[in-house]
Amino acid sequence: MNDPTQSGFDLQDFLPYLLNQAAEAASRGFQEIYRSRYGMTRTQWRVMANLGKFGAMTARDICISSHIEKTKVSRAVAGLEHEGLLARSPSSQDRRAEVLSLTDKGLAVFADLGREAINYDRALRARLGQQVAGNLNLILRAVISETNGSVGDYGE
Amino acid sequence: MNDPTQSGFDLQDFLPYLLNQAAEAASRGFQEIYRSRYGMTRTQWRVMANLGKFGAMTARDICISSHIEKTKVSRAVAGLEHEGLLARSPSSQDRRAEVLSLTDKGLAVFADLGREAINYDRALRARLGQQVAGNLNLILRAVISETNGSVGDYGE
DNA sequence: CAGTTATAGTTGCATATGCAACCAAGTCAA
DNA sequence: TTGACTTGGTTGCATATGCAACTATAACTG
Repeated sequence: MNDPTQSGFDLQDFLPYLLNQAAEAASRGFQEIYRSRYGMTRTQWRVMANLGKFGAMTARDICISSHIEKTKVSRAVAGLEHEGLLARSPSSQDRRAEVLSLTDKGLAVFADLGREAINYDRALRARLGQQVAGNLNLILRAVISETNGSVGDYGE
Repeated sequence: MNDPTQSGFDLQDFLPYLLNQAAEAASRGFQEIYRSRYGMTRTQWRVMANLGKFGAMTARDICISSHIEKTKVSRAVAGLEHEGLLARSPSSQDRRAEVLSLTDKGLAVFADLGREAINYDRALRARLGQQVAGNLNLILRAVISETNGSVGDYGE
């Protein structure tokens, strides 16, 4: 490795950089699926995944559980609603909040993508090998919790 | 964990998602540094890091070594040039190409940020612990190479 | 209760990005 | 040499995002 400036810094060993590259690489293939198949955005997919997993919940709940910024959620919800994949209903507890839930159509899409996601994840982990893949969740959670300075209103 | 749809899919265990969260979290703090201090964008920082590490090189070289898409590099270069951090000179081998290099000002900025980056990385790894941090580079490289379908013109 | 402050969610604006289309120079083969 | 094809790099356009500002409701304090 060259190092004309003698800085001792190497981007290729910089953890934030490596993580970003790995995340990009790992996401690319699956993104292709929800994008080409349903024209969905990453945030939309994540919002769906939350609703599919947890059932009805408010936008705020999604923000907290997934560390997605609230404007992102707001727009993703609008898009999903527009596509008829999600419905809003007023919250009985709080008139500011809206309870979100997947429509039948949304549930069908989630069933399809959830299945694909499981396969995708399985295949990826298989290629990485048991040993590595097994520790990865723990490690990444550690990275996340070690560095999450909790910016913004809630999470993100 | 709830699972009303019985899909068996959990976003919190989905590798692409975890990687993205970890990358986001790990990048946030350092981004704050080059952003507030020099008004630089992530891509600009990476382009600088390449030039700082390898010395003069063409945009194409940067694309290949860092898997950054060429339009991104093009615009980052334009911005850095505008700030006087980088200079272009025609390539003697290929009149299409331009050799990029950091100016004195650019070198100074790189020296500063490189130092910060090393500290940042060290601190982060320290918090993760030797054991984990030691394997992380290898693991992430594995993820990257296992999934990099090499899209686009070169890399990315 | 009135007044302040916090919170759920949306929107405007400025910016970063992806992709396709483009220009100009290089390559290759007949 | 000419013509087809590739490649270094830039640009236009559409979209996704971050941040600050905003609306409406809720919660808290005296």
